[in-house]
Amino acid sequence: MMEKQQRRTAILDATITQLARAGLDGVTHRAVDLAAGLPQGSTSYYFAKKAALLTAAAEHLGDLLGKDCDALQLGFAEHVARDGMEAGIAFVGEEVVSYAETAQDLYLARIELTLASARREELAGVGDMLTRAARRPIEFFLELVAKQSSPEKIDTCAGLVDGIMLMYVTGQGPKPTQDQLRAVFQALG
Amino acid sequence: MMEKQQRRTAILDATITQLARAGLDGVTHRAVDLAAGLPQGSTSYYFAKKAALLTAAAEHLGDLLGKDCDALQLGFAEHVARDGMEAGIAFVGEEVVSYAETAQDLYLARIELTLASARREELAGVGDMLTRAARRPIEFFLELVAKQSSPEKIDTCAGLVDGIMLMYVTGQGPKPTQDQLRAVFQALG
DNA sequence: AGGTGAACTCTACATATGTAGAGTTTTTCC
DNA sequence: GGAAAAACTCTACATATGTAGAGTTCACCT
Repeated sequence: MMEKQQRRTAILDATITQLARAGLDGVTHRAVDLAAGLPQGSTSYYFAKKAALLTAAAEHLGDLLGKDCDALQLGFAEHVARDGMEAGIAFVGEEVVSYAETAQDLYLARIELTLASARREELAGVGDMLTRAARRPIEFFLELVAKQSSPEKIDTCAGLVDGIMLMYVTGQGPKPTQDQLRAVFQALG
Repeated sequence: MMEKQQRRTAILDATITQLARAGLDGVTHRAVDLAAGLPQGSTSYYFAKKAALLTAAAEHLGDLLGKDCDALQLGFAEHVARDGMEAGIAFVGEEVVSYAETAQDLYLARIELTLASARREELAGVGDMLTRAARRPIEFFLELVAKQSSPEKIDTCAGLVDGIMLMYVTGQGPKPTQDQLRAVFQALG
């Protein structure tokens, strides 16, 4: 039964990478089977309907993003406890930009799912959930860096990060830099 | 032969709305025929390969964006000539945010095509072209509003607009406002 | 050991899609 | 008016996909 969870997770991981690498229309039951290295039929067995697969993948993606954010906040707290506030903020700044490189697939999958959610009502809610998950680290970093904030400023900063990331992961723009984010968040927050 | 161009254009328009409303996998030859109100087979006749259809649609989209930008700059020049620089800038500001509402389909189609371009090498180049087209009005507005600019600032502002638009067209964020854009562009430019 | 039920894999099939090409209509030119 | 060419529409078909369900293996209990 632990086995079962592992298999399910393997399928959802494969779904996310498939979403990132081949887009929504690259996600077929068979393609996910293949990407996960599981026998044909496995994905269909766990998720008979495609909408169920995508919904579960979105939830899994939300979990991943949430866990990464938890880890970030934990790391921040540790650095603050050990070396003070400045060190904590520096740590977060470094993590945030290095995460941009690490998490390209997660980001692409989020876009695909958000777009899909806006169009197919079987996926309603998925977009909101992913948006919330993706915003958490932004808000956290903003609080650290900005003098004072507001809902409008948060919208702006979240939009900024999404746009930069979108251009970056599609090869249309440079990787976000810590200077860039810090400057903007300070100017706006 | 004027006919022929019209038909071609109708197909590409339909392809763009189909891209926006149903995503890349909603674009099939038959679906485009239907959306354009043309007999089945028309799209296949004009664009036998799907890659050709998408490439042509991207070029068409680039033209549309370019023409809209030309019109914006023309309107700006007229307003300046008539009522002075301030009036021109005000005009551009209003146009830019009203365009966000008008051009949701164009924006969504651009995202879909940019994502597709990053994955399928038959579509290489398409992403770059669309990025350039979409950046023109941003750079123009930035020049008007900012004290001084730089390539990095342009990246940032372009990213900001893309992110805000992405969230907006997917129902995940508010419509961009003139205040927001102006404030950011001034703070950064 | 053997049976029982769950977990899994494989096969089948209706539908949809890309694409080719045959057939038809319309236009053009004499 | 009529032949030749171009423009268009329709049909066909191989492939891929979602999905159902039959068949198989496996783990566990007695």
